[in-house]
Amino acid sequence: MGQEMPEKLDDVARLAGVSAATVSRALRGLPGVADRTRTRVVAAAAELGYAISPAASSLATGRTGTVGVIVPYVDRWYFSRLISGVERVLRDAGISLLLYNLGDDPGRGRFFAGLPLRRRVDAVLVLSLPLTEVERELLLGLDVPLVTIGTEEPGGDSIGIDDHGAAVTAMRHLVQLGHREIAFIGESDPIPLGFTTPLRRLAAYREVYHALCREDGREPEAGFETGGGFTVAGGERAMGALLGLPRRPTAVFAASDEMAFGALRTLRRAGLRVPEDVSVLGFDNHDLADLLELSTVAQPVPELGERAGRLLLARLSGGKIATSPSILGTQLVLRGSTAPMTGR
Amino acid sequence: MGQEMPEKLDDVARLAGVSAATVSRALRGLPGVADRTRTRVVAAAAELGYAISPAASSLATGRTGTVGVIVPYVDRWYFSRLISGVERVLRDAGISLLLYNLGDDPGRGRFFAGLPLRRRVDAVLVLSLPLTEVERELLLGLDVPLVTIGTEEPGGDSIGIDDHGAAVTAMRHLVQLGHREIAFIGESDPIPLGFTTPLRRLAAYREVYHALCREDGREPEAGFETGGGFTVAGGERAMGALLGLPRRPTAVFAASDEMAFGALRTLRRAGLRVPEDVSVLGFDNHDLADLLELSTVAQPVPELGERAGRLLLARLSGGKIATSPSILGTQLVLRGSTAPMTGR
DNA sequence: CACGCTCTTGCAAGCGCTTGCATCGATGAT
DNA sequence: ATCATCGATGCAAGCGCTTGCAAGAGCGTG
Repeated sequence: MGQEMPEKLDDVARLAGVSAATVSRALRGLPGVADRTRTRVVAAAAELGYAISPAASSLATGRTGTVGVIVPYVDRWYFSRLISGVERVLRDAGISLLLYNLGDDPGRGRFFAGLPLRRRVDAVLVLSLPLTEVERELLLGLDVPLVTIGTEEPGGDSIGIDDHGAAVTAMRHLVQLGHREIAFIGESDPIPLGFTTPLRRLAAYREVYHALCREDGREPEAGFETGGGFTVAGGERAMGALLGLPRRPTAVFAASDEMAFGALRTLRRAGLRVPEDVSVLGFDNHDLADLLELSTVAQPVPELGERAGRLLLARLSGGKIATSPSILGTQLVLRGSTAPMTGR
Repeated sequence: MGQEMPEKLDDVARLAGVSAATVSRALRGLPGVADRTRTRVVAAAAELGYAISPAASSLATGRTGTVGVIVPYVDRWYFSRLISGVERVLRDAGISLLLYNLGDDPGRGRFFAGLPLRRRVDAVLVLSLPLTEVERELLLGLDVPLVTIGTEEPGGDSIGIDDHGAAVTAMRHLVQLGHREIAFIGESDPIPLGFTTPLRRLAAYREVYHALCREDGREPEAGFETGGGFTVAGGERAMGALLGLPRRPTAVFAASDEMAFGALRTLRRAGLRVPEDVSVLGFDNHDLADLLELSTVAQPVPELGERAGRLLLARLSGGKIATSPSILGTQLVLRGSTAPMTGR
């Protein structure tokens, strides 16, 4: 009871009456082991409750059976879902997941300086975290496969959605409802290097909105592009700013549901009705979007994670298949927060 | 540029003109190294960009610099916050976090059978995951410190809140508002072994509600105890069931905000106003509780995580200080979802 | 019956770091 | 000047597993 030393390969070997080398091969399913022998070894291992020492194995092979996952936030809906998806496929494949939560943490510098993943992981997955040039180089210097979700890093595979297309579809929806004064809540400046997602959604917004203005022969309202930092509080503030504008939007497109939630709240507090007075459209299809009747662009978050996980596995098994960036589909989900423009 | 072999201890030793042993000691800040030598070694290491091989170090010392964190869900608010808190303090301490997301996953059995953390971690943290007897034994068999949040496992340290006290406070609030027909939304049966949290909140509910009934000289309504599985959808259903009761509650206490959200939604759909027709009280102080004007019991989730992280660190540095379970405080946060009973 | 194959198995040299013990000066005491 | 001491270093034996290579066994063939 208690301090019993864990069994080692040799113990199994002795019990099975073979050499350690054979045990190693037998247990890993390598060829070149007679069936009878393998059976005996497996039985012996089971009897002793033998479990390999990852450290020793890793030292000998150079592989760790672990991948590092770097995220900006674990506690935001989008990321936690992503992680959940990734984790599932990795665990199924018997590989462990080392989590690093960077965010706007001051520890980020220290992380990249120390690079605790070095020699600790067989691959790295970066979730929608914009990397600086240096950071990317450091990661690539790890000399293991790199895959990213939501950002495209030269040197790594990436998975994502068609942000631009989805955002255009969203905007078109508002336009079809008759809205022409459409505002946008996205990332606050400065947009971190490489953070393509907010940029693309913004570009799409601008494209559609500016076209609208051109048709109507008027100038786009610059104040319509606001930043909400992808948080509820940020969305709240952004909406506040929009309400302060001389020219008020009749519809708002938020680049994330969380920001849309914030906007809803500001609107409610201001005594404005949604969607009668202003339509609000989000992006994500957050769990609570349904609850709040928020129309939004649904993106298949868990699938993104699973897909990334599978890609990772493929890379681990040496697959050097140059995959072009994987793009998953999105879908406009209409609920109660968007409605046709009412006569002013 | 590419395939350069990572440097090893020997390389540093050569550059610094000392032995590998000295480098090892110098770099780890062990005593018995002359200051001048240490400086030289550190410089050499820096120049070569040397980074220790965790595998080798781990093989030699038996320590891994990693802790395993086991959670039932990563993508639920409470857990993601917890993880975030834990991760921060661990990363600050330079130790890595191996994440295992079990949930009601069928892979759970496989996880405990294979026990991928074995020999991979220096400690294990279990987040509000009720363990079966066997599972707990397996974890304890890992022979590393075990700490838990939200559940008390014999053999491990635990951190949590006073669920019973907090729930009683919540219930009292409803009572003070004049409510006497109070329903509860909690865990659905069967409550997993060891999952004390829902049990305690239920017990508190029952205690207060039954006392009320006794005062009024009537039987408690058994149908008032519903299960919502701690999800929005579950809460929705539970509220639906409550509305179907002949005797309808005037207030509902949900053991989690997510379930309360679901309840809100069912109420809204049923055309009932909150809080005029029914008061709703949650538990957690979810990020969106504010947005939804939900009165709730706030628990310091990130602090719980940080606290657990620190406890873990203490245990890792050999601290055998028998800490009694750490209990953090909670606070009733009143918003718009609870109001005095209106005449029926 | 000898020879050459193929299939199993074992040997032993690592993988890169840690650590108990021995060594070697330098320093202080006698 | 001599010897005990103590701090700074180096030696070398692991830690537990993997793997190239060699050796042995069993077989079919000429």
